[in-house]
Amino acid sequence: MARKPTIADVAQRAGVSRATVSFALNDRPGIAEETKARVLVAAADLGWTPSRQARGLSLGKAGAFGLVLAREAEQIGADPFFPAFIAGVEAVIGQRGDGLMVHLTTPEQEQGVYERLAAQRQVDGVLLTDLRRADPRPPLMRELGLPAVVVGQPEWGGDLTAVSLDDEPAYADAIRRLAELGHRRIAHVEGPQELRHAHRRRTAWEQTLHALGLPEGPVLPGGFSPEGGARATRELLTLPEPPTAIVYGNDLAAMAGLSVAQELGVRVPDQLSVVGYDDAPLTRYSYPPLASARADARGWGEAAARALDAVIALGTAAHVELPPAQFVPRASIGPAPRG
Amino acid sequence: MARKPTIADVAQRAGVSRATVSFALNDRPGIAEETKARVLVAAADLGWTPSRQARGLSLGKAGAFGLVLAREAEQIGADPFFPAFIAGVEAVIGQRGDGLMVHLTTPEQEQGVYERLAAQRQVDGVLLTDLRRADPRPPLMRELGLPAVVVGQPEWGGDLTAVSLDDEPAYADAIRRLAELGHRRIAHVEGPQELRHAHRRRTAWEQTLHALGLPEGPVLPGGFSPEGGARATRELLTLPEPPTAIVYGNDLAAMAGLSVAQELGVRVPDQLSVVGYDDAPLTRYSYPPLASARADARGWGEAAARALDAVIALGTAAHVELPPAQFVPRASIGPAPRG
DNA sequence: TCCGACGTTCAAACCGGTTTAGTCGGCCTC
DNA sequence: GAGGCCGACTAAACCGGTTTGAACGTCGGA
Repeated sequence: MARKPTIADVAQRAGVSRATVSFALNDRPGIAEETKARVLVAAADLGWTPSRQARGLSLGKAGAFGLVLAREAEQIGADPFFPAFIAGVEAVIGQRGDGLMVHLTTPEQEQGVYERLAAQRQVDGVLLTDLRRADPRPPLMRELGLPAVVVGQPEWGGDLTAVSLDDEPAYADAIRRLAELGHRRIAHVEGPQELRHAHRRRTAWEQTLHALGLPEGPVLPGGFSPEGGARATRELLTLPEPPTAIVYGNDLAAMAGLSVAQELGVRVPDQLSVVGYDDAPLTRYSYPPLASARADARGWGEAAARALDAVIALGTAAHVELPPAQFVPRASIGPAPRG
Repeated sequence: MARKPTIADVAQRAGVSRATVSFALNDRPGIAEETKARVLVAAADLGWTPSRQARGLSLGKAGAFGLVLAREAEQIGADPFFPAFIAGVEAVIGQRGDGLMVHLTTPEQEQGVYERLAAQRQVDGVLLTDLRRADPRPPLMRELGLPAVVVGQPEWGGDLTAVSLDDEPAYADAIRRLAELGHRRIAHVEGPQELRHAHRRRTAWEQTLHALGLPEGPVLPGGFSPEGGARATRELLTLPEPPTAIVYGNDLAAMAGLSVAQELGVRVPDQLSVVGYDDAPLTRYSYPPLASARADARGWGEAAARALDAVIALGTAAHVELPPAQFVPRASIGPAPRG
């Protein structure tokens, strides 16, 4: 395996200096067309591509974005958001040869990971997802001088640029639809309220019920997990006056809820309507197919990558607002049972 | 935001040369204890950490592994394997400050991504997953001189080091169990046969049936997707003589199969037994809970990272064999219906 | 004929580390 | 007291790029 060619090899082969090779490659003015062509041919002959390491060192760029996920691997695995989001990011930064550093860690070690990323200049910037209440990361980013973009609502990120996709309308639509179908006892199985989007979904549920003049049904924690969703559902369905509809914080909890209903002999949607969130691949193929809400995670990733580009280049950028999530009605909702 | 400190700042503050700082930091002999302490204090005072870029350039290391996934984002999203696998890799390489570059791409662009990774020396090595029949990647890795480890069986990787976790025993166990329960018409809904592990599962199914002296039931393609699983199940259950048990290539297809069975009024497990593969988080909470097979994806990631370390350091490494996947019986299997 | 401007190219410095090949002073030995 | 050795430290080269400042040849204009 021959040593990888360097810019010096190319320079020698083209009979020019290293500087000229660099200029030719980067389309700088002041290089004769004929010379540039010769350099490019030499580079192609040798199969030379500039080393990202060396280039980064000179330019002061890492050529990578960071994404730190401080969740249980199991939870991430069930979440259709991340792969699509990552694919979107990749579509933007991959074209120019940049990459995405994914770090899966625990909440305790999260801060250390960001500090390392910043101190070692391993990435040019980071994407912040899963924002929590009193999230320490926005101030930390400022302290570390690490460019960052918040994937979520603008008010979550302090003065950081946010790329937001509103999930309230989908929730409101779902609940309005349930109300139209005659439901009056609509429960909510919420995600961890520590997570801002989970909290936001709960708030959307409350506000929509108020706006419709409906009473707030019971709320139980579901933790965005199948375990939590199952437990909460079991509890709700054994209440003296069980709800006729349950809106879950995500699909995972909702799918588990469907199973529990079935186990308890509660027919969906005849006796119970169920709504999830995320439009996971399986929702269309549950029985009955699960009504959910679809967000364009891939587009979100693309927008976030572009916003981070701008933040890195200019120091700041305007918030970006994407089209809101869409309610996707399916057979898991139906008319409220006659009371 | 002050300029980030460099090794020169630390050297000046400690009153030594840059070389001494480097030696002190890397625990090289030939530095007085007192001096080393002074350097470390100075580094701590300034909050200095060596730049990974510069360090990498000198050492000829990138400080990152690459993972290229050439699948649909939607499919990856539903697969519990990757997050756990990535978490395992991270656990090994994160300790020393290295990272994992994840590239989500399409099969067409896959080769280009590897070429770029190699040419630009963005990563020190790559982990190859989802091996296909006649996979072009093992020879490509050799051609590119890119250290690599195959996540799968040794015979899949040519002369590359493989880290394998056998899924055959779990399959064999599942089928044996079904046979014990009296099943004689056991169908298989296979994954894309292009994928070696999908093919391997199908082969395991065949071989086990032979070993037990049972006839091969029908085999239908399920594509590892809920769509495919649903379609195949519908077809199987409407046969003149439908199978009494179906073994799926993965959980996603199996979950969709469960729903179809229900939709068609086929009771599981009374009339039909169902087995999946992967032990996705939802399987425990489907109705009925889905029998599946569990593999230690996290441990697989750890082992793969360690093996890649060895390959990078020594040029080659011995194959690693992990404990096989385990069959996880659950309520979705039961005695064969009386014929 | 001489000068300045211009287009082209290159030598050298730089990015921030690591590493090699010394230098320096002190101690031991003969 | 000279020579040799050793431990502690440093100057300088190196990794592979980019960028600055200057040099060079050519041409047009005075």
